[in-house]
Amino acid sequence: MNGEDNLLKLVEAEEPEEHDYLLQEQVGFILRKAHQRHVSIFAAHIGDLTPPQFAALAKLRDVGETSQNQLGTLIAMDAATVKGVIDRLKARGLVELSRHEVDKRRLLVNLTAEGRDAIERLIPLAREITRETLAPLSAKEIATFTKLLAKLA
Amino acid sequence: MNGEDNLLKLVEAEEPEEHDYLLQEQVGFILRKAHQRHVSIFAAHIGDLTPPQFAALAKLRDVGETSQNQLGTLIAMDAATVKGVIDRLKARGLVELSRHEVDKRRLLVNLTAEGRDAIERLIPLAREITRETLAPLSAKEIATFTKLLAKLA
DNA sequence: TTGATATCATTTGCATACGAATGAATTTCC
DNA sequence: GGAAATTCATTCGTATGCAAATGATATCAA
Repeated sequence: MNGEDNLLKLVEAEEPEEHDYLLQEQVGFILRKAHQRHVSIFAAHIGDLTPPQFAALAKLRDVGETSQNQLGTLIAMDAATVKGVIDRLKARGLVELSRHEVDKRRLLVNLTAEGRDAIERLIPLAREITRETLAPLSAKEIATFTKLLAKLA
Repeated sequence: MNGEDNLLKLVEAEEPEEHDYLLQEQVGFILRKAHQRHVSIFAAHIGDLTPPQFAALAKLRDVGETSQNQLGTLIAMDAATVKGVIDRLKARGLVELSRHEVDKRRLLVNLTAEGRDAIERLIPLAREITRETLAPLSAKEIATFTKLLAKLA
């Protein structure tokens, strides 16, 4: 009997059914790791802005002035989270806030000139971040993966 | 030709379509949303434990007693993060801590009886969480997606 | 019109997540 | 043997992320 047989016997003897939950195969666990890796790649390219901060600027570039809550909806952040992100962008002079004339509940957010410059300058880096994040996959795999991931999100 | 010209040429040559950067198509943004959705599904099934806490218990069940740092490596958490997770599990009586006899730097972590009961009880729910997270995909798509996601993580 | 509801924003509390600095113990290597 | 480097853990600071409670304003409906 060789080493492989011994290993097989050990594994078989362990637990017939109970041990077949493998954390490292669960989609949630892998999703968390993939996200961590992406954030790490992001930080390596854009050190002075976080992905959520970048998302806020990029979306403001797309849609122009919006309310804080609406912006949160567009970038998948709840009201409490988006407030913190916008506060920090405002402190750095990248966005400016104003009250809606008619509906006085709404807090309007817009890019400053500096914020617009920043996001235009960062977008090429963001393209590279996407490229590097997907680098382990072939072009065909990227297409497949992106489609399926979008279905899950 | 000077350096500035080179830089300009590179930037111009890079991507013809500089304007259509769509945040909602970037893998990092979708990854973040997919992760959010998973965490939400998790919370709906297991309300009194977070995914990282569950991961710690599940991994301790697999490997038995380990050092805090080693456990962190196994579940992809840095030292600072794993400390918080373990502290909270300890406060709830699900894990117990002890000092390594020989290497006095190491803090050993192990399941308590209560912790073992908890993780055994939760694993069926975790299977359901995985199933529900992947529900938008067909069986074939699940196989493809999991394989590609693992490559990215 | 006014009372009930809904929406927008803020605040608080808790839980990751990670970089950086620190201290304690161990290992490496000359 | 002993200095230097490494490893393990802790602490601090900053930044998401979300639930729940609150306040202000707006809308709906009786």
